[in-house]
Amino acid sequence: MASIKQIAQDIGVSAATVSNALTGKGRVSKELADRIRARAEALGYRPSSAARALKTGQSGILGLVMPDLTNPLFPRIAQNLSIAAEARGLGILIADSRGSEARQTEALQQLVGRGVDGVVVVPQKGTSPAAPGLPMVTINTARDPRNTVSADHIGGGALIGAHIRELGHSDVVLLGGDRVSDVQQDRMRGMADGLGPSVRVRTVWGDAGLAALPDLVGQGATAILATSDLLALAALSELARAGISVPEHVSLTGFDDLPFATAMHPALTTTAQDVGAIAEYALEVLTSLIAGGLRPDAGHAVPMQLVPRASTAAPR
Amino acid sequence: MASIKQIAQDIGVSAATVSNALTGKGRVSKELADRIRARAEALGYRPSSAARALKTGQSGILGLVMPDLTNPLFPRIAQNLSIAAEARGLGILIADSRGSEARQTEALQQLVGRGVDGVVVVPQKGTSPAAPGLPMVTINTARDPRNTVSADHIGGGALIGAHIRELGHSDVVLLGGDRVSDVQQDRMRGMADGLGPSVRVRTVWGDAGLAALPDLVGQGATAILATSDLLALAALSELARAGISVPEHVSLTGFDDLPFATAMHPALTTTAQDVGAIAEYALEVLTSLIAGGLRPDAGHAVPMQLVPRASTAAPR
DNA sequence: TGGCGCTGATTAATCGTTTCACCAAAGAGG
DNA sequence: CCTCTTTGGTGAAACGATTAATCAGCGCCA
Repeated sequence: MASIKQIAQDIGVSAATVSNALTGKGRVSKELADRIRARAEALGYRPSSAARALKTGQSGILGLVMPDLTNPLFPRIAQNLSIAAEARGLGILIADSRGSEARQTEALQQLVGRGVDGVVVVPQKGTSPAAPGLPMVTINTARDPRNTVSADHIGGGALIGAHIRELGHSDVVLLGGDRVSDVQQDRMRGMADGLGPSVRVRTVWGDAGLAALPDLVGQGATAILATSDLLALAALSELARAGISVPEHVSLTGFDDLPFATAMHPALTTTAQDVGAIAEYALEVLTSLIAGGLRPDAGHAVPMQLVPRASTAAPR
Repeated sequence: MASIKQIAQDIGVSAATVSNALTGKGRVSKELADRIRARAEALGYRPSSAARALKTGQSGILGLVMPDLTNPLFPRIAQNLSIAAEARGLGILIADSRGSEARQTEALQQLVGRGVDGVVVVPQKGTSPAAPGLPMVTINTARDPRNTVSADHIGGGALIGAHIRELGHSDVVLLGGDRVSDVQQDRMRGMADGLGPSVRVRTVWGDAGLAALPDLVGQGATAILATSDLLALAALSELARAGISVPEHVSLTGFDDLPFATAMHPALTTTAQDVGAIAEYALEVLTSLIAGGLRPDAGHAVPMQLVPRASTAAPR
């Protein structure tokens, strides 16, 4: 309710002086500035973001496009982005792209219409959306040419792979959820790299892969490496149903260290991504882009961390 | 880039007419309106939300304050609110209150500063924040006097309780996570109601309660009713460690039907809340509040639904 | 003493849209 | 032929903040 004009009138100065005093830009005497600030405080003055946005052309708001908020990892990204944004005095407008690629571009358009200064996009599996003339960063994985920053999914896979190799496993199954996902592809590749050439590696996907697990164990596999914690949990259930116990008969790993990873029995060995660092870097690049900076030429990969728990052990 | 002025100049009319034509408010001839719309389309015109917000005093943006985005239920609320908001042409600005109550009021202030038209708040456990002179709805539970709409946690608990009673159980343990949570208190009360007076009910909380489960089963308990799926998963692990199997030795239930409920083994019996309906109602009230309507005097409860799966069975 | 430079503040324009008051032209009615 | 109403449109003032340009004093030095 209280405007800059109100304060100006109360103190008996011009609106410009109030603006200068409050933003510290023009030349205002120390005492007057103090009086103005005091009056502003007393009135509970909040600058109108609309007016400021109109005049300056900057809304101080970033858009965030997420593929599907029900995937438990994305909220963590959202939360960390929101923290990083707040530290810079920015707000975050969310738009859920709800599974469809069409909806994704629509969400982008809508954000543009709302006057956001830039957007952070976590693309739908297998897509690479573009915003026309709007500063934008992408969080995906190394495989995506438009990627700006992401966890080092390949490196994370390699950590898991090496961990399993060092435990002495030599016959391993890689379990993926969705072939279309670039992230999962990279995790797969990383795990294969980490396991090295001396290990027998078989790859299966989706529900069919899940169902095939008991057979594969019967054929000698001693470790199952899933591309996500949720998939690992499903695998654990499937194995339990078949009377196969973890980690006694077979080792099991996941990805992402979701909240339920410690609630499972056995607690799941997995890798954690530093979501905070990813969010921080994403906003770093985005703000520099908004300020007219150049896009860094290559995607930035934030290392993942191995979280060894009870679900992995040496093979019998 | 293209403004209303631009279009006006191109067509050779005044800015006011363009505004009228585009919003359909004033009196403009059909043909002229068409020409204006066509030109606007051609220029890719998007009204400046900042200018509109400044003039009308309405930003078309709602704020959303969430206690902790890492709780898997909240993202679902966020997603459904975002859907409901979009259907009304509104945007959603998120603010994470990150566990602390101080942060919660700060988040609220920040949203006010950004000029949101109203806020949806999911309060921190045990708190009831207020926004000064800002339309606001609260999603919590019946216990909260400020509650606007929520799942019927008591009714949901009653469903679970009745389900267990009908299976023939007569010695039941209720497992809660956090005493401070109004939601969990209501779920507890509902479950006790549903079980009825003829059933022996013992209540335990948190990690200590979790650790006590095997003993309680040893003392004759045949069912464990947790106030959340995550807690149920932890309980399952604890039981498995003690060699107690579900549902053979003891039945187990959760709350909320989170994604991993089906991935567990056995699949978890739980109750689902109709998050879509909650979000829809919340926005219904909020938009009416913004339009100057009156707050409904009582909180609205959306029924929960029982989702029977494999983790519950008749006692042996 | 007249001009220069500095400080501290003011004026006025501007961002893009909405909206109210007003007006010209044209047809209706007497 | 004169007034009254309707239609289709224009003008101009806001909304609240920012900012470049300007200006009034005042001290200082030559």
